Amino acid sequence: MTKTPAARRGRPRTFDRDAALRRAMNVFWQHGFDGASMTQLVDAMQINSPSIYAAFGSKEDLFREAVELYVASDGGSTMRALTNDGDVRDALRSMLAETILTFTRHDEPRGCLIVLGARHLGPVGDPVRAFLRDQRERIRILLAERLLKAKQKGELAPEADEKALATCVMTFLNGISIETVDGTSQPTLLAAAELFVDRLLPR
Amino acid sequence: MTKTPAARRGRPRTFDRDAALRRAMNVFWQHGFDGASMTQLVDAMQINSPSIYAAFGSKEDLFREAVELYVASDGGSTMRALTNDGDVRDALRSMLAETILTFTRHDEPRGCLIVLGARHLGPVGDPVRAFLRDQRERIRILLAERLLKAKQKGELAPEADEKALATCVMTFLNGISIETVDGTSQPTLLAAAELFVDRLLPR
DNA sequence: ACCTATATGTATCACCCGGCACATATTGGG
DNA sequence: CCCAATATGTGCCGGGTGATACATATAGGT
Repeated sequence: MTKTPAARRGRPRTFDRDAALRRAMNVFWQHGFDGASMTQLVDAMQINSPSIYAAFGSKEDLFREAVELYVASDGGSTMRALTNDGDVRDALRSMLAETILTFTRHDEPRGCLIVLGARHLGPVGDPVRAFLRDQRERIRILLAERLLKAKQKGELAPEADEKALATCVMTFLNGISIETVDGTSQPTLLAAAELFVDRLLPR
Repeated sequence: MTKTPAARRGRPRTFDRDAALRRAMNVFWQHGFDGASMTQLVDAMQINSPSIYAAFGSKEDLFREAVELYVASDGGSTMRALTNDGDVRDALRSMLAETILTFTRHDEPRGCLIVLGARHLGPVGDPVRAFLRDQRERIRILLAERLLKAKQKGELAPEADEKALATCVMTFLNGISIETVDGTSQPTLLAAAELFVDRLLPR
């Protein structure tokens, strides 16, 4: 069951699929799913639209792949910072710092593809909307688990409500996306994040 | 210079302009600026599109009026709660509570028209985008002023950094919009908000 | 009564959207 | 060499977008 090269027949593709996907990710990150037009994608990816459909399926499929790439690269640093086993405060601090750094690294795109990627959402059952909400839910669960573990290790007061704390941090996290889109400076946000953690989890 | 009724000539309009605007506000609140189509607006306002353009100018003008109405009604409760002169903690608590109540009052729309209304933004100089950011900036300024006043009254430690506190609260506030859109329950958010304020401003 | 001014409804504009049909080009397998 | 398979580029589809032209209806001013 190893992945054999499979001896592909037919004309080989003349563009770099990974590079094209990365360019698509940046377009989606900057404009959101609905805001990114096929014309913009065609321009950025430097492929004609039939090649996009042949290689990725549809605009929605392309978006899903772009989100996966985002989680595996830029966007994933938020969650990755959570998995370090040091003091919770350090973990949270580094998570927030990492998030802010990632979201303010370029002029555009800023903020979080996952948080902002489906705004002006379709119907309530919209698959893109549900998909992104699930992504966010994963982060919330990770967060709650991490806080529970900290409580069991005695890093938090035994009466601490890790569920409320998780929502609190989640909310702050979501708010950061809006802040960065608005252009709030990196130092300002870092100071606010430090303050937030210091107060929320007093030693 | 009083506002005379001005003896209008011509056929009088047969619909209630204020009621139509309110319906438009709800459409924008629910779908955002770009997400709200003229077809949806025509259906909700129960006017044909030429009447909309005659009465309001353009889709963008209509949106601006809708935001003004929003600030004067539903959305304004956030800012209004800030102006009470009691203890800061009470003020912040009531502001957050009021915000959450407003944003979760209906099944739809949820969240903040101002925070979410311009997602999948146009070019950087987009007037709609700038307009909404200015609205948010007004809230931030009000918040910083309120915190400074509290410090001067001795309600906060003299070394408190009201600018960082303001950003902190602003961020949390922005995050609430995303949370509510995601369907987080009202009690969960209220608990998180209470915790947030208790910790951020310890007595 | 007639003119002017405003409102309304129909029908439509030019444009852009996501997506695809089709012919052509380029590869490996036999 | 020819066939099957895949990739590419041109051109276009039906549908939805924001916005309007035009004819008609209804009011006040004189």
